[in-house]
Amino acid sequence: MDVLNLMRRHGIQPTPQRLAVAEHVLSARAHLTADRVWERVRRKCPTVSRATVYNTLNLLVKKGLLRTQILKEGTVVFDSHVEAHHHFVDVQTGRIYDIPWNAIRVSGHAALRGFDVREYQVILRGRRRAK
Amino acid sequence: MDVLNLMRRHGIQPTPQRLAVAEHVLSARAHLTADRVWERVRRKCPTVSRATVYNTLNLLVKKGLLRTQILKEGTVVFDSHVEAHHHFVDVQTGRIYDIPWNAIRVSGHAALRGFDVREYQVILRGRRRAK
DNA sequence: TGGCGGAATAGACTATGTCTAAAACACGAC
DNA sequence: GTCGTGTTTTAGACATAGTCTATTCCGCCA
Repeated sequence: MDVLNLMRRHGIQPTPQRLAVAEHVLSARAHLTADRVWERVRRKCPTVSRATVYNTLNLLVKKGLLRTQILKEGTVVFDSHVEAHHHFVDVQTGRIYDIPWNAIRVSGHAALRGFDVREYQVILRGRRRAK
Repeated sequence: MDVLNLMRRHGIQPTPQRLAVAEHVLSARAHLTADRVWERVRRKCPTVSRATVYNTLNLLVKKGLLRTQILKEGTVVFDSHVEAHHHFVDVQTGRIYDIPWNAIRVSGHAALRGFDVREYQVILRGRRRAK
């Protein structure tokens, strides 16, 4: 995937630091926290500052390349899967799994009086099974 | 409601501090953060320490009188409504509303291969209407 | 070469939450 | 009553997440 062009097409001025962050976070299949991204990007590019990582992640969110999800205590995680979907959280490991939108059906949300629902998702918690 | 007996029945040694915390958080219809509880309890009982409020809230959770919910960035909120239900978050005000379990139906979660789902809820985001 | 504007940097700052060591307290044995 | 043991409370240190600010850096254009 050509992250450089992806960035340009979304109106993001590419810089080496931004590219390093974007490449890491967009290719990660896990749901990373900002500091975890910083940790990893620094391995390739040890001079990158924490502020730049935070700024870049927030920029990627604003430009629609990334979404934030509130699934863990105390921290936001970044999800490169930007289309609507659900989440499963393993209560032991903390690991987060994407659940395809069509795997679960929700009904009744449209009939709620007094609430203008713009988006929703199901959050499931439990244990991942061997298979 | 007799919070004192409620605590005793749940195996919590009552103390003045614990009682003050429990009375506040159990009667609140809003979803409070720990520091918000501290703030309020201190108005009645100015010597209570932050650690005690945190300890008490965690104890109430452990004993099943309270639940934590992960709905806002950066902080946990405490919910005195311990039975299963869903949540609506107003994206402007940040206010959280409980949605009764029966108002929304979810299907398909039992058929997920490889996931042992212990609990789930729907999180809705949007705007509360005047109504 | 000089200047301009955006980006990156270090570090300060705030907030949430946990932990630790010491003091306070409750309660039973004597 | 006094002592000793347990548990609770307390203040403050610590850890982590996240934002902000002031300065430096860098690319680009005249």
